[in-house]
Amino acid sequence: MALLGADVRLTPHRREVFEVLQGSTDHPTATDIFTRVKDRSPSISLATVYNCLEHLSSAGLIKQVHLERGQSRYCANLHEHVHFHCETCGKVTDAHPAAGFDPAKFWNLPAGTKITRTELAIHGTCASCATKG
Amino acid sequence: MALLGADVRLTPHRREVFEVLQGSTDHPTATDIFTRVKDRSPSISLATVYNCLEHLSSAGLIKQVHLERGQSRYCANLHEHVHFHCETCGKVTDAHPAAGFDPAKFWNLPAGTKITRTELAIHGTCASCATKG
DNA sequence: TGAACACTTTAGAATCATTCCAATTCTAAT
DNA sequence: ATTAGAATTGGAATGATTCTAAAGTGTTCA
Ligand SMILES: [Mn+2]
Ligand SMILES: [Mn+2]
Ligand SMILES: [Zn+2]
Ligand SMILES: [Zn+2]
Repeated sequence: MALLGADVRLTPHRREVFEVLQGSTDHPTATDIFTRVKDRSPSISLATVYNCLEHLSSAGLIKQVHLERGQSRYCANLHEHVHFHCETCGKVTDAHPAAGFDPAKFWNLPAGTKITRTELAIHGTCASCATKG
Repeated sequence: MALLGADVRLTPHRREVFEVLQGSTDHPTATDIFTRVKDRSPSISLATVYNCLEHLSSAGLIKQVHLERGQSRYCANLHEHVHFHCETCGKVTDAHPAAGFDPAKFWNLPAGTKITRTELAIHGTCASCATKG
């Protein structure tokens, strides 16, 4: 079972990591996920959690999120969305695009949200690499 | 001298780090900057480079960029712009918004660029934090 | 002039997240 | 059952960054 990219064999550990992430809306880190999965599978190791996250994300079932230096976060929401990061409490939440789309209010953030900074990273292949490859 | 936020005393080292970064368009890492500054000031230490980068960015003179796991990168371009990251060669370049703004072509990327993924992070204060204080 | 204080710089140690490694266990097909 | 390939493990290794404690600089004012 895989949605995008290469297949992943859905072993019990991978399934549990995936399910824990699907059941989380807080963009947990690898160690967050480790402690949550450990409740169900006390024998799992942190190395396996990293390994599962790597396989799941290279299969396109989950995404890695890098908002700031430090631990990577993970997200199982595959719909088009952006991340709102509160610099006061550290919470990371999803924001989905609104219909209608005034660029100022393009992203559907809760009322009262204050935006201080947005960072958009565009990933792809640059023109010179595209012609070479 | 400071543009935003708190002041920084522009010591010789801080000035050199700042000037090296201003003269770079490749979003260098701390160690990149270290080796470039070392050409001019062979006695500077990596700790000082980190220290200068921290002061300069908390004064708003430069920005930290986190595109992927690993080393942070730095940028002295304070104009509104986004980062294009080539996943093949690793280069990071600035892209500035075009006038007129069809969202599909909102960012002025060189012809031939292939976009595979964009990540927008919105930073700020969430509604509950904003009301608390 | 020069003691006092605050800030900067330094080398090296410490920390933290992640990746690597080598050994073991599991799975799926013969 | 046998066996090859993949998954899992704990611990070691790595790499980036931060911390620490000591030494340097420089500004103020008795
Ligand atoms: Mn998300
Ligand atoms: Mn930039
Ligand atoms: Zn908040
Ligand atoms: Zn390229």
